Amino acid sequence: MARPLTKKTDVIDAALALFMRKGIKATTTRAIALRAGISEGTIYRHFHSKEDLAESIFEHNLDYFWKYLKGYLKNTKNTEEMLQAFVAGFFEFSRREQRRYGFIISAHQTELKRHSREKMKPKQMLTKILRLGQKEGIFRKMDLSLASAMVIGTIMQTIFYLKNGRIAVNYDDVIKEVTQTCLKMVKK
Amino acid sequence: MARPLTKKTDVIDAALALFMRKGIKATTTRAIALRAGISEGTIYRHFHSKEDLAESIFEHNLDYFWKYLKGYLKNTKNTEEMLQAFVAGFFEFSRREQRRYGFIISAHQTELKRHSREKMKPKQMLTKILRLGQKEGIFRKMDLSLASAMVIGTIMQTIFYLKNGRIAVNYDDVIKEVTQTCLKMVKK
Amino acid sequence: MARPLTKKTDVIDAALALFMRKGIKATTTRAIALRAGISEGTIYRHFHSKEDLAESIFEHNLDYFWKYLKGYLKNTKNTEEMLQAFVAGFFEFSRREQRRYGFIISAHQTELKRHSREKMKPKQMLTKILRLGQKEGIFRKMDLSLASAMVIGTIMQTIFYLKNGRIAVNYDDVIKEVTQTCLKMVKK
Amino acid sequence: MARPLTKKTDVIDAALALFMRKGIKATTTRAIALRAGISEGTIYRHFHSKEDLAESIFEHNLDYFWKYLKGYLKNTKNTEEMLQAFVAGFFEFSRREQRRYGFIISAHQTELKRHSREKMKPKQMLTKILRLGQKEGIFRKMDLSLASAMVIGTIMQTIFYLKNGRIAVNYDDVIKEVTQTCLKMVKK
DNA sequence: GATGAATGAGTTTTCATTCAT
DNA sequence: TATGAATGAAAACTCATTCAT
Repeated sequence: MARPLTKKTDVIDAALALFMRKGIKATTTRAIALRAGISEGTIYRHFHSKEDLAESIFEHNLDYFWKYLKGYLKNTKNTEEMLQAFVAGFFEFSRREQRRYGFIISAHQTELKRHSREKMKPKQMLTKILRLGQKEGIFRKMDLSLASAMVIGTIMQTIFYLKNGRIAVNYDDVIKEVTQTCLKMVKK
Repeated sequence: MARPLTKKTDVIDAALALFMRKGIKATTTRAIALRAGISEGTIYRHFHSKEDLAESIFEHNLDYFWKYLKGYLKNTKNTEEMLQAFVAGFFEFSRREQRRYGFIISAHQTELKRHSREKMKPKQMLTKILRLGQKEGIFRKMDLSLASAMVIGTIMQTIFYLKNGRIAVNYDDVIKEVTQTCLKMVKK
Repeated sequence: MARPLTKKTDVIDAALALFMRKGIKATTTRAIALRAGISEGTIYRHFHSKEDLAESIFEHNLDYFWKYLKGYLKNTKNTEEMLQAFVAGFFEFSRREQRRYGFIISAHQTELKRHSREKMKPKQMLTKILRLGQKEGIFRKMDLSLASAMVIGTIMQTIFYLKNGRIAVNYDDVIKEVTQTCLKMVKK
Repeated sequence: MARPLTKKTDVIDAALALFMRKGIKATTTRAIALRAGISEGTIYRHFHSKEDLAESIFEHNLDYFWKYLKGYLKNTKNTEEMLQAFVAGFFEFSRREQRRYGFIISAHQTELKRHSREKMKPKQMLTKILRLGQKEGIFRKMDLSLASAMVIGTIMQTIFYLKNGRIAVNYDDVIKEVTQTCLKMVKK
């Protein structure tokens, strides 16, 4: 990738780091400019407003996350493996891309305008997997959105506590355990 | 309880409602005063700062939540029933005390200073239940904090989607389903 | 003196201490009440306003200072001794009544309304002494207010530096030295 | 010097005028902005806080004062002349740069944080002169800081009364008289 | 006399956004 | 494109004073 001609990426990188750590509201444009090594005015050359910047970053990262998960699912042979890969991918992403993950979660839960939240792509992906499993008869019948919510909740909360150092288990064991639990939740 | 002599409760009530709806950062002292029907200065007679007010409200509500759950567990006869009651209590609280619940969750996840977040009493309650079940041999052996995280996550995420209208299932059925799922997660 | 029935003296004592340390403007009624162990409202039972309190304290202390100096001059036998006693009294007062002295000086120089500052009684006392000395022919002819200003300035500035620990001489030596110097300034 | 690109000097000029007239505490940022013809926010682009602004102005003016005095001492031929020039310079500065002088004095005496008050350059200059005179044997032996304090006090107090219209002598005569008196104070 | 909660006008400070360069 | 000083509206917070108890 060639050296970008504009400073747009600098803005995005800096904003992501700060949004994630302190939230959107609590992050000032001044802080973003400072961290990006640019001037405040430059932000407005690339984005209409701070809100716009945040939304843009959110969508970009959600997309990135989604592609990351897709990569994880590529080589799976059956639905159960898909679910396992989904869980593993979720955890891996949260670990490797801490800033992106942190931002997605916090923005999703409180800070963004409703319309941006609608398309929680990874959740849709999970829903598909579960639907497939139900069709195949290996997952038990239950409302798909409910099931997705429960699985995602299990994963996310675990990550949350893991991050806050409140779970004293080795990382790989945690993934294994959560994966098994999620399977138990949805299988017959 | 007699009519209070100060307007402290007015401040707290107004702040809770606003914090919950828009978050702490996005709620202004002006809005709080307006809603409470008092002057801004009055807020500062009772609390050092907005942050102080938020923390105070958080702790009070967490405590309230905890007592609410304790009430639910009172008449349980065995560990399994305790877990069921815990789940049901969680859901009931989130429905009956929407504002309190919403505020607790959002404050816990992003807005409060670390030290206030540490003491998540309901989670400790769940941990106790799980430990008991493991001793009795009805729950399978697994790290307690991990198990708690997963169960709480399952519950909270479901509530989150339920609130956003993305789960098209009847409320009671959801509770039943989630309860069953949680049992599945931890039982042998 | 019997135990006073009101808390007026408590207010005065507390206010004096605070005014002197931080200035009138920077002292809040809240701080005064706190230090006096009374409520803010009580201040207004005894004084019209904070300004009124300050002025009242100023005048009271100035008077006190003046009487203190008069006591020092009582047993002097001639004009030169009077001047010596004046210098010594000034120093003694600043040492024994640090809070009173400090407040008088700072209020006099910046914080009070003009009209309160007019009557700088100790300076008038000095003027009298100098006039006497000139009549007797032992002090040289010079404008009286100018001479008073210089003598008072010499004394006050010395005290100021003494207080700030910037003069490394023994206290009694300082008084002796300043006394001599003041005599040199005005004598023929 | 070219027209400055920022309004920093406008802020400083306005603040100096107001600080001097009413003191730091009693001067509002609103008043500063109004007088400077800028918005309040602009003040904070250039200074961290009002206190910071005041300290900055204090140091700048003290430096200015010091350079002014140095200019006065340039063409002196001996120590006695130096002392005369010091006195004359002090008076001249207080008359020509009334605002600066007034601000330096009041800030020095009560309003600034201790650390800013420590470095009273002009007094150090005087101390040097006195030390020189003692070495040469024309000034009598006495503690240097004490001697400086007395001389500075004599000068400052005279200026203070002069300003308040309480000395009815012609300005030049006052300087002459004070100069002579100061010499008397320190000479053998 | 004494209280202290409440006031409200005022203070300092913040910050997203604009605009001349 | 990029800058960064300037803006101004709004934020958090302060405090002398009042008043019902």
